[in-house]
Amino acid sequence: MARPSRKGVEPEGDVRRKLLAGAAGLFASKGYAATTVREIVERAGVTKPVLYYYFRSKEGIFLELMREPLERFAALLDTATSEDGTARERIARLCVRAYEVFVEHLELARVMFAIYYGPPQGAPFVDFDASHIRFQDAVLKLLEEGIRRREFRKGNARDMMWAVIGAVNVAMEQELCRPRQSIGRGGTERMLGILFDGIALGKDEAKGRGKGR
Amino acid sequence: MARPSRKGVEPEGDVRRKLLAGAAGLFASKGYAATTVREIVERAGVTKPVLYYYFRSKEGIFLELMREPLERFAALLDTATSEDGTARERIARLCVRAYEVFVEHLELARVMFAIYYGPPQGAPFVDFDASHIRFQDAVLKLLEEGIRRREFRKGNARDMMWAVIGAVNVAMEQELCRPRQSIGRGGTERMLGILFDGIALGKDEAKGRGKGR
DNA sequence: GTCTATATTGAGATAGAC
DNA sequence: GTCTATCTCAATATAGAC
Repeated sequence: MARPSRKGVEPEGDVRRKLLAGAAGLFASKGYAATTVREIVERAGVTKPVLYYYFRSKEGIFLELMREPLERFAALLDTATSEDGTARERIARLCVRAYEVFVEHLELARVMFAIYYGPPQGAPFVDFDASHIRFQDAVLKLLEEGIRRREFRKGNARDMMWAVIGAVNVAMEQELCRPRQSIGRGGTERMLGILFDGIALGKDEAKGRGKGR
Repeated sequence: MARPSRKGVEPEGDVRRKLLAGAAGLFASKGYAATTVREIVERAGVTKPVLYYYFRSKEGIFLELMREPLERFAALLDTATSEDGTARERIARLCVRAYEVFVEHLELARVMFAIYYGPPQGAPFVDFDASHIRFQDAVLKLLEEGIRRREFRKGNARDMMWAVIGAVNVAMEQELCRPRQSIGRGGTERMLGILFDGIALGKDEAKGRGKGR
């Protein structure tokens, strides 16, 4: 006879993971407020009390979802400052890694973007701003070092930082809106190359210098 | 005696405008799904049937809100191609105008960004993608013209376009997230200057050329 | 841990008087 | 055009059996 108090014979923690995965997909495709607990549990093949058992509330499962990607991003920034190479290389490396973490967590990234740039949708507070500012600071530091090392011209490092952040963001946003025409890792690197080298043709350089571009 | 069937003595169309303004603020601060009809009508100082009388539904008032900004943006793009100046000037002019239209409609812009980059939140479909692609095309055309005119180096015009769009977007996004530290019109222009000129210090130009920066 | 059944609240929308 | 009163439905969350 089958054991009585087991039904789905789920491996350990599998229900929990299914709930998280389903919630991520739903939050990403409909938004936090428009997603109902009923949909989440249906997608996981369980009933409502199971969700409340594992996560206490709809807010609870949301917060649990945000945790891991934010931790990975923070870890990324921690390593960014302690590496070698030219400023160009280090900036490109940091940006490409941020882009890749983003792509790996595309669904949750969509939820985060929507809440960070847009209205919170009734979702519980998460300090996305802190992460973003840490990212900005990391890029700014690398740019300032590049200027000190005479790898970059003197100039407003903040403006440079915004242009760099803009390049990374646009690659991420394209991934969200038109993944079939993704800018990709390569495109991100080429954009950064443009920032470093410029696109203007100086009067004195009509023929030469067409190096990386 | 006072006229019987008038209460608030509202000027013509004032109730309608109040409903639109209130809805814009609420959609921007809470999101479409998380905003209730009750809140909208309370903010306008009327009751629910009034909203349904003017806009037929919650979706109706949303669509009405989206209309004007999208039309203004479309008009902007129409004029962008038929102007004179260098490619640099024309690109900067287009981008700065787009940025300014964005800032003028900051609340609605927030709602649009959230829905375009994120989940639709249960809001009715609006083709934001079409507008964005028209913007990309306008920038791309101007860049290609700049290359033909030897104002810019030969190179991948699409990559340049993304970098330009990224600069505009990051200015807009900063306006959404930290308006007190806005990049502003000036910052947007300086970012574009960086794209045009680059930030790298070539081996041959250690002393000269520090022009616009 | 997972279920059925239900409490409770508030949503979007409308009828019908004025 | 604007109100009061109400319909209908679905939401989050929980009680209590197994």
